[in-house]
Amino acid sequence: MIIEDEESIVTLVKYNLEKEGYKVFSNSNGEKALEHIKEIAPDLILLDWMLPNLSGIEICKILKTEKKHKHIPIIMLTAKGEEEDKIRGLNSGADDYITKPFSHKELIARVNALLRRVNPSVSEDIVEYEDLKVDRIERKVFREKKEIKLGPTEFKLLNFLIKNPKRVYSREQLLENIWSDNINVENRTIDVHIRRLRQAININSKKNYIRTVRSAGYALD
Amino acid sequence: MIIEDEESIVTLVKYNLEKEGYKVFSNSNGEKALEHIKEIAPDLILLDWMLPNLSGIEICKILKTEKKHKHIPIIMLTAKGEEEDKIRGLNSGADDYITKPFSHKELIARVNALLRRVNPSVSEDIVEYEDLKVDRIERKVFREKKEIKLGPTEFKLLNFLIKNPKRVYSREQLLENIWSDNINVENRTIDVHIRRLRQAININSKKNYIRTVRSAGYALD
DNA sequence: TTTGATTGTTACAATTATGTTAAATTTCTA
DNA sequence: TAGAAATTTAACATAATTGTAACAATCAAA
Repeated sequence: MIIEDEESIVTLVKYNLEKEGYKVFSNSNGEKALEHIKEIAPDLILLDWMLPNLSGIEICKILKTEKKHKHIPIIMLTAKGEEEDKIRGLNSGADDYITKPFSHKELIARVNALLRRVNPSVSEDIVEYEDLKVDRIERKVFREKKEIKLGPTEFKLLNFLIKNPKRVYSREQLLENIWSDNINVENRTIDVHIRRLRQAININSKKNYIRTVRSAGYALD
Repeated sequence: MIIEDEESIVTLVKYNLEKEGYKVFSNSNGEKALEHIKEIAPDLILLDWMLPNLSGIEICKILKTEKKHKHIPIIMLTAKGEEEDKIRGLNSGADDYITKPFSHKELIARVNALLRRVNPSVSEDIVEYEDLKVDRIERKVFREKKEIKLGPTEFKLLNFLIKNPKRVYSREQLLENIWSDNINVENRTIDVHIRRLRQAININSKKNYIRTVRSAGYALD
């Protein structure tokens, strides 16, 4: 992952399932950045202290009060190197604090460290949940060590759900994360793919794994 | 949360359970604003000093004398910067006092600070009360570590009540917060859902948890 | 081009949830 | 304690949500 423009003031990093890599967005206006954050829910935010309209500290505080965004890791970037400033920054909810000037290498190292800590299974090549195994390198899925053939969409679905087992995702969230480009897809379509995935997983087995949460969505469970 | 129109004179901020975010309403007439406040019982009010029909100070005083609304935090916005005015404003019951011109970011910071103080558990993913546990991420409810199956409405009900244990909510408040869209629902319907929730919770257990307050409403207790 | 796999959509069936009613019960008050 | 008011409860019809199968369109590989 390369952060192209070191000058950009707010940088959002978001994993894209389809491309299987991180995408980077930049924004130099505090207020707009906050909107953008709420819109895309990035996996990580690099935040300058000084910003037009809304300071980094303020954005940080606002995000940390909101359930939907409080978990997003934030790295504060700033020229302020005073001990006191660091404490203020971290107290406002930032996960890390880097003072300028910093080396590009160090920044990337810290970004990767945070991403790994926050979402370990995103970056893992092989993820297992009970007797299910997803191998992202070989693009294969196993149940009880036997391979299961999945179509691309079913693979993405399972791959997504297994990142946070037990967590319930709404159909909207699944659309955003798995279809991303072409959002004009019916809700029912998701159900159909869930069904296909279930069918494929349940080879002469009892456990369903995919829980339907009525009026909410689906979860791997 | 973004307050779009800084010119609007009374701004009501209300948390919406279904959308899981704050909604903002505006009103430029004092009298109408008061009605609206009583109708929706917002979580926070931004109040201008000067208003047609009914001044901000008057609204503030009225609300603070009413049991049902006295807990709502109020921020007074005004051009009057005199020490004396500030004291008058705060004495009339306002929780905070901001003089124009003020920065948008300061306003947002203060709003969020108040909301956090007043409604701290809104944003928590997992809430517990005695041997009850509500997990909003997995959308599961537990009693004594055993899972309890709830329908969507029962889940919302419990989820709402557990945010402020022991606080009594009227049927009207429950309607507003849980049914929100379609308010044309009989009061008796709430009772029925309360019953279903009780039934689900009381798996071979003694404690009821849901207290009926005659001619007032229900509370988790 | 043909073949087969994959995809999104629709219609309908199955399931689950919801709101209403009315009767039974409890609680309050005179 | 009788009667009124409020709440609980069960039953039921209706509504909403989800599951399923069949189909047509698209795409990729042979």
